[in-house]
Amino acid sequence: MTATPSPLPATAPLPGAADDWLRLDQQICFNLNAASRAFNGVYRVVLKDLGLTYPQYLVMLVLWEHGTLPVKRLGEHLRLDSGTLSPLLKRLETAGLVRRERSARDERSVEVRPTEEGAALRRRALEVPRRIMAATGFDLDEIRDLSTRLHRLTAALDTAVADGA
Amino acid sequence: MTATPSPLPATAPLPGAADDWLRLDQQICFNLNAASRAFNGVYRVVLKDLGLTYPQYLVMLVLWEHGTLPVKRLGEHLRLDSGTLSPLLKRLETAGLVRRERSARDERSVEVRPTEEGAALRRRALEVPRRIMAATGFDLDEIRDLSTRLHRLTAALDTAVADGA
DNA sequence: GGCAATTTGGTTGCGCGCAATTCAATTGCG
DNA sequence: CGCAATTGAATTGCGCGCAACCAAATTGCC
Repeated sequence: MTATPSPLPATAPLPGAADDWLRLDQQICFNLNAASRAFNGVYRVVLKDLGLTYPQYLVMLVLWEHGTLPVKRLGEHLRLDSGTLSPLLKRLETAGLVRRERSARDERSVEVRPTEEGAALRRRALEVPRRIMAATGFDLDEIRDLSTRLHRLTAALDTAVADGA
Repeated sequence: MTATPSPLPATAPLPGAADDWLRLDQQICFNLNAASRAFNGVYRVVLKDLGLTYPQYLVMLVLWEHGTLPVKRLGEHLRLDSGTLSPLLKRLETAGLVRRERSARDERSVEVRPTEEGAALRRRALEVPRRIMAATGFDLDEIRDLSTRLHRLTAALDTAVADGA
């Protein structure tokens, strides 16, 4: 059984005060969550040819842009920690797209670099953004605006968590 | 090791044409993904007292609003399938918040209803939305606007996937 | 009635995402 | 120098999210 493409509308009949809060609350984050998963679904289709998952694609994007990076830096770019990255990078290495080696200068650090094959994959990835954009049906300005708001939102939320609530 | 609260800025030095696309692409969905995870982090903190994860909270929201629902309907509201809901509901049942029983009219269907304890939890959940809103630092209108856009986005993406790309 | 197609949930398998723990290397402080 | 504190990765454990597959009940068509 698969998820229904169009969920029931999030609106409900009774506008009781407390109920309103609980429903609005649902819309705030639920819609964000749903959009994120919907994006994931599109990427799943588009990235299938490349043999990448969406998080793996993000890692390759960063590596294509920066060349070689220690796991730590990669995690800072992607907002991910080693608990997520270590197994993911191991899979990318098994797939032959990436190499990992301990830094000579600092034996704690592990440098991640794209292989020849990984670097070559970049060419085929160039068409991905256009296909994703097409799937959204949004124009560039709207996407940019949304992006900016979401970035602000993430920053605010991270700050709130760091401050303990 | 935990994720760094403030990731490096997603901007990069060289504005080459193709690179631009790949970086913008990253911003579109990456920011959405990051915001979704950041929200999850805030909910994790706020919901700890209630003993709920965020997806479990969403299920309880729907049940509080609608009373009793078959798994199918629950999935339509939440955009989730049985592969996700079955184990989740089993955990909620183990926690004593929910009961599941086969429908008498249609033996295929499983009706999910909140228990006394599950219904009682609603009172304690009433303060959650306010705390989340506070963490975002956004005002109601902005949240509503964002919600609407994201809803449109989700619909467009789901349609695109259904149409095979 | 009888049989195929559909519907509904459940199960399995895999890949994140993240907290918590562990371990080695490095840094810093006396 | 010597030792505690810090840092960087890896590992473990658990809960989604989803595809793929399965079983049972129901519906529909003849």
